Amino acid sequence: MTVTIYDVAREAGVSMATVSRVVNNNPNVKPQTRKKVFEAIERLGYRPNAVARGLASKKTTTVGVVIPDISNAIFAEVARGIEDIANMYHYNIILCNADKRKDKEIRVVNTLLEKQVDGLLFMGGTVTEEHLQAFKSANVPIVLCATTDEHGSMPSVDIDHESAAFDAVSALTGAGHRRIAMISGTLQDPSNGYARFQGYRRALEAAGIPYDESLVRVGNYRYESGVEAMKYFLELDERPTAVFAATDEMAIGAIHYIQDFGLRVPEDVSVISVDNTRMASMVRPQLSSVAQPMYDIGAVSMRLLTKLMKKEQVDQLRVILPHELITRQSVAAAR
Amino acid sequence: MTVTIYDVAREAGVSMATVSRVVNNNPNVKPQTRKKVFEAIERLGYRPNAVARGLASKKTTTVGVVIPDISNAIFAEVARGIEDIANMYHYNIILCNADKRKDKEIRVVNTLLEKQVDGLLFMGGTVTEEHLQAFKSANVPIVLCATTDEHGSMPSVDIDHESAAFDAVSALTGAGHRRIAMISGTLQDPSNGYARFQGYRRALEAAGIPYDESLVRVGNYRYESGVEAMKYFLELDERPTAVFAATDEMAIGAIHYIQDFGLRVPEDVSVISVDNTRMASMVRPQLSSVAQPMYDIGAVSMRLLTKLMKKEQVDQLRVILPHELITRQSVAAAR
DNA sequence: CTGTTAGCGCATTCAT
DNA sequence: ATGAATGCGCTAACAG
Repeated sequence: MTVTIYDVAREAGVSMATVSRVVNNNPNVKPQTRKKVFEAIERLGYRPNAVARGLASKKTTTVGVVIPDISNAIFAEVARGIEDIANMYHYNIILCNADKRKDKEIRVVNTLLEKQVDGLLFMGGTVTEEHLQAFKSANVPIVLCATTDEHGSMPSVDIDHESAAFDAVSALTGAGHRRIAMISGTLQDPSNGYARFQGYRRALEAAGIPYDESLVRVGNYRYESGVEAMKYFLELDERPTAVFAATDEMAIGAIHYIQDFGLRVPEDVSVISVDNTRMASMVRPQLSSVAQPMYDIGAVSMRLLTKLMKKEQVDQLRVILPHELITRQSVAAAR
Repeated sequence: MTVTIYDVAREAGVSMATVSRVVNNNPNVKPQTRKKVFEAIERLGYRPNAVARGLASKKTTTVGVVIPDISNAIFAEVARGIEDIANMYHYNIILCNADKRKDKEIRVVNTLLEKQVDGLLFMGGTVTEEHLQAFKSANVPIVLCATTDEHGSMPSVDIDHESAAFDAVSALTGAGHRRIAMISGTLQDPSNGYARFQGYRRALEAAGIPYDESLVRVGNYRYESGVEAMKYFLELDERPTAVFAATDEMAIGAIHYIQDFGLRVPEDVSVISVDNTRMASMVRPQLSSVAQPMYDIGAVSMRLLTKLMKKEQVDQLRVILPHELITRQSVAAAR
């Protein structure tokens, strides 16, 4: 049924070793025999079996990617960066959603390892001791992507979420705001959640503004939770004059609630966030936001992984990509 | 270095066949020996090699997915549907972006086939004769996902784009609009482009409205092209009173340009589109849009593929999922 | 219920 | 530059 390297060898009148050589572009083949082999391949419609090759060579040219949720625009962007670079180096990607759930994360890491991936890109929630355990049992390189572990024992590429939040809030304090609310993500989340909250607190502190916990609401990153939080803030006796949201979606929810409430953005309330997704410029007023190079995070981490897989020298095992404040129209000076 | 099934067999004092049996949950093993084997596995830290298994069994429990662009929210949603169902049936996904470019599409189909995937989900642009050729050379099932071929020779799951556009435009004619513009996608694209354009024309016709080609602009699906098109329409001597956009993003661009121009939506100009992405309810006014069940398209196509891979009986080789008009605030009666 | 024996399709020595 | 032989780690008859 299926045509194998052996069939090709017979058809071309050579040995399977020779066929293997031409298929793998080994230069040690006379052009003439190479031609013969190619013709036989053509005639028979031979297609190399990558699984057999993988078993024999112990290389599959595929890497595993564990991702929280591919339907989330942020991660999808990272994934695209990964795949583009992977493609460039002739790797394929096995993609697994793990929803930031530890059990699922560890499970997929193991099945990926069983599939003999040549390397692993891990994008997830908190990296726990158990994760490290699973990683250690791998004999292929693993790099953390858009996550970091506390110990700093793993290769990783990420941005500095704390500092990104700091910059966003500083834009607010810099504009003279003193009563600044935050719509946070869950504090259990180390990157989107806790780190951004910390950046908020540090920026407040740097501006000499006391922390007021009644000015912080925890959302779930989504639009609706942005409007909910804003609703709460606007009912406060002393309303905030500015709001920092941990994600664009929540910021947009906040903007819309402010507007529906009869107030104006940014004249009455300034809004800023971090993510700078496409949506940021698709709202009115356009949203100021800290841009995170998600595509690049994917691309750089995949590039790093290729180096590790090829055992090349790498100078930077832990890379932090720069973020950038994109100023649009949602922030005004405090009155 | 690596511990194999043979090592486990020796450690447990059984044959490799027995180890294979317990690993594969074959019931024909005495509970006692099963226990012994599990202990040996534990002690040695044995991890089954899926590549070797794949070679021996001719099944890899992985399916290939070719997708236009994972960073596009629409496709990412489909991908999530695919992965969820795949997971449920213990398949993994190899994901390849092909940007709707024929050469790339055919190339990845071939490498996926080389990797011995058990099945293939194809999401792309036009399915040409060359595609069919490549598909035919596969000896695994393939289903088209969010695409169809003209001949109808392939299993597929999709929505009826023409009818979706028809419904959207009919909502406009139903509201009394006669001067209805369209912001189309490229007409070369069979689903998002041409089919939606055809639906527009048919709805016009059904309402007895003559087709006016000056009322159609071709965009690139993105926000900016929506504002560009709207700019053109509002400069017309006789402005449209309603606009149908082929995607939410273009619709939102149109809405914003209308508002920036000093007109109101929907009072002055009604806007409707198809896609119903999350963004539709994240604009003001909220956008009426025809919902396409992207997640379901992914889920159903993967489910169909599993049936095909298991050679189960399937009653419907070509399924069309229903769409639904979601009425929000962007359409008003014509004055 | 368990063990023996062949491959699966290919890369890779080692010769020649 | 080419061929012969071996084994990668596992499943799948088959035998018992």
